Amino acid sequence: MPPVSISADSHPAVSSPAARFESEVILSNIREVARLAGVSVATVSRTLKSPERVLPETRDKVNAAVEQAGYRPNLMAVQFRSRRTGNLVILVPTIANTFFARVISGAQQAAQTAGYRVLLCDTQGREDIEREFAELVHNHQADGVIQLRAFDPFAEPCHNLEPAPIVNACEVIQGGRHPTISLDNRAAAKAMTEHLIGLGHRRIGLIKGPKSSPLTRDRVAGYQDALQAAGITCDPALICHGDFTLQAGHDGAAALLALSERPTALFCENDEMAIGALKRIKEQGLRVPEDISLVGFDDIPFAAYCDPPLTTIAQPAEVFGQKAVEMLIALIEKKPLAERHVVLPFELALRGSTAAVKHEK
Amino acid sequence: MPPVSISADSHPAVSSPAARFESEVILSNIREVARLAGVSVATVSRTLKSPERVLPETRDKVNAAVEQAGYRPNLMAVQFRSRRTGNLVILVPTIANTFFARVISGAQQAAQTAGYRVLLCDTQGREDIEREFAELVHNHQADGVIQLRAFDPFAEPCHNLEPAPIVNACEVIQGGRHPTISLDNRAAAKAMTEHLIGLGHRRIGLIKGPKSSPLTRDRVAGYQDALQAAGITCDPALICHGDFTLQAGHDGAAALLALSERPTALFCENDEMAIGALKRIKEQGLRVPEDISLVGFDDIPFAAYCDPPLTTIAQPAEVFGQKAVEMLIALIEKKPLAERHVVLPFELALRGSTAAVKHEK
DNA sequence: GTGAAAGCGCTAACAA
DNA sequence: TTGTTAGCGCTTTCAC
Repeated sequence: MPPVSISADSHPAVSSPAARFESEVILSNIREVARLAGVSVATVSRTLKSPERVLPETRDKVNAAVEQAGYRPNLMAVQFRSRRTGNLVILVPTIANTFFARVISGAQQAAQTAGYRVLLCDTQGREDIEREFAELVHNHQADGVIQLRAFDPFAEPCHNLEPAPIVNACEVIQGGRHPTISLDNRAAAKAMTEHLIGLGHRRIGLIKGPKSSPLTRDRVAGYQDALQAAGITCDPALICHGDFTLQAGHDGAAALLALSERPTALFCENDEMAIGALKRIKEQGLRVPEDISLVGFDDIPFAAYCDPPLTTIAQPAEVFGQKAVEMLIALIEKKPLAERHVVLPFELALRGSTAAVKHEK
Repeated sequence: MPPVSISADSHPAVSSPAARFESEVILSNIREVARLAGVSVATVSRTLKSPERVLPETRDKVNAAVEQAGYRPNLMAVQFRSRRTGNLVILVPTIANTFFARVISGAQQAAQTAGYRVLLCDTQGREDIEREFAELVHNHQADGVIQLRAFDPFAEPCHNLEPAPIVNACEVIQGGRHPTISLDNRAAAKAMTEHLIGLGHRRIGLIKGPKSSPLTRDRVAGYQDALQAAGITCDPALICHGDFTLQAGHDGAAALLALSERPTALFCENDEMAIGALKRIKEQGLRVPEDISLVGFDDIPFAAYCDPPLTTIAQPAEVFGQKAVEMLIALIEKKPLAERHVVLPFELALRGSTAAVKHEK
């Protein structure tokens, strides 16, 4: 029995078995096109994939039929058959972060150029959600994963599953098994702290990120490196925790400004917290930079629009995304990786929020 | 010939035909699990999909086999077969926008609850990219589309393609054919303008969004409504164009402040532009709100952290995303829609950037 | 250069 | 309750 008999009316597939048994209407498929063009399905497939292997006349016939049928290849079938989705998963701790937005933009660009698509997943930094989305690879919904946080969603080895292509960018796992793209956070924090020390600051407050973040660990280390190199004892009271939000910066500043021996400069581990801190400083009736210098990290667009404009550390955010995609695609396509651990350059963006320390008393 | 002969060693599928002919290793499939459990593939499928239709003992055997094989259903095959991807495409003009970030977050939440996934697409507001991503639906890569901009990516009717489920949120198409979730932008702008008029302002500058945006059209209309109701003639010189960026706000403010008859209040159609304008106002040595009142739109997190805190219009951003997803899923699953056009409430967030007009001279 | 046919992994009739 | 079987739409040998 021939499996499918396609009628010749204007709405061919509507009355096909598929349409009868499945809820959705199949409006045209490769068989329909083949019939219209008077060729085999194989020829249609070839015309679409490698036209050079088909006679020009045949090609024209097929293309006309494609047009006539309004044919769109069912990518679900294509991918199923060819075991390749063209999807890249990006795990973002939070989309509501201007820095990540730039990273994603760079990734999107690179993916599009390479013929891949980006599936963005806002994981809220939750490991369960990260694992779930990373599963998309094992489920054959995506070809690889880019993780922007220091957590390996494939940490628990799924015994006999093929290792999934994954690249770790921005906040990277220490000594991890996966390729990374990172900033030398330690050097950057050191450079910024040196800038403050150079302005005469000795009591420099630090508002950190969450304890668990290696990115924070590195930045703290850089801060301490600089202090040590300048012979300044690190006062633990000057360091407080935050979570990269505006509110955290506000709260952190409140705590540091309440110290009996107030810091003369404040280093926030990201710009959001610096902007939060700025508000608190002003609420206290203090001026930036006259009374207290303030610096951030990331150089988000708002940084330059603060009052005063925020001195911060500029990262090539888009490049993170771009590099991550390029490396991931190499991994997927099993091409050699030039480097497994890329370190991107930073730049101090010196603006108006820092000044020489005021001689008190 | 039996199509597949699975060997019994510890790495069964590695030596299967699939592994030999395709580049990727199939580590286990439903057939392998069925073999391991001593049941048919149908029983495995049932155990996974509707366990209640399988005997508990059988179920246990199958589950054990699933475990043993480290089996993950190939969702590509599942979706291909069942003609449903569980993916929702969200077209975002730009991810680097704090307002959209909140919308997306709400959408993500709702999608996850309903068992759908979100594919985020940063379209940069480009129609070609929007069309391309919207095509994912016709390609069977996604079940539906949420568009956050006033452009119909399916505008050109693809003759015999089934109409794709699409919901239009945030910036909606006038008289469009698709379900919408929007704010009453006109009423919101009117309310804000009335607030300014109530403070005694008569010359109120307006920094608009791009000409093409209906959202802008509505907000301008609301602004004019309020002026008219108060008997104030609308001076076209007080209206200038922007594109929702910090820079645009800065430039717009520069233009308006250079007028011989300077406005006493500035209404920016989003907070980013208001923050840009704020910077320009201060650069000019003017004070907000003493010399000039300033208001924005959206209530992004940074708004409350400005100096002074920005008076703005709060939108329930997350609800846009949530509602859009709920409506889209109803569309996809062909359930009835309670309303085709949802209008969400706004709220004036009155902060420190507005004050009664100063009596000049 | 083209066609016939096998089959990707899974689901869902239908039969037993 | 379970098994058998026919495909989903497409790609890809392998003949011709």
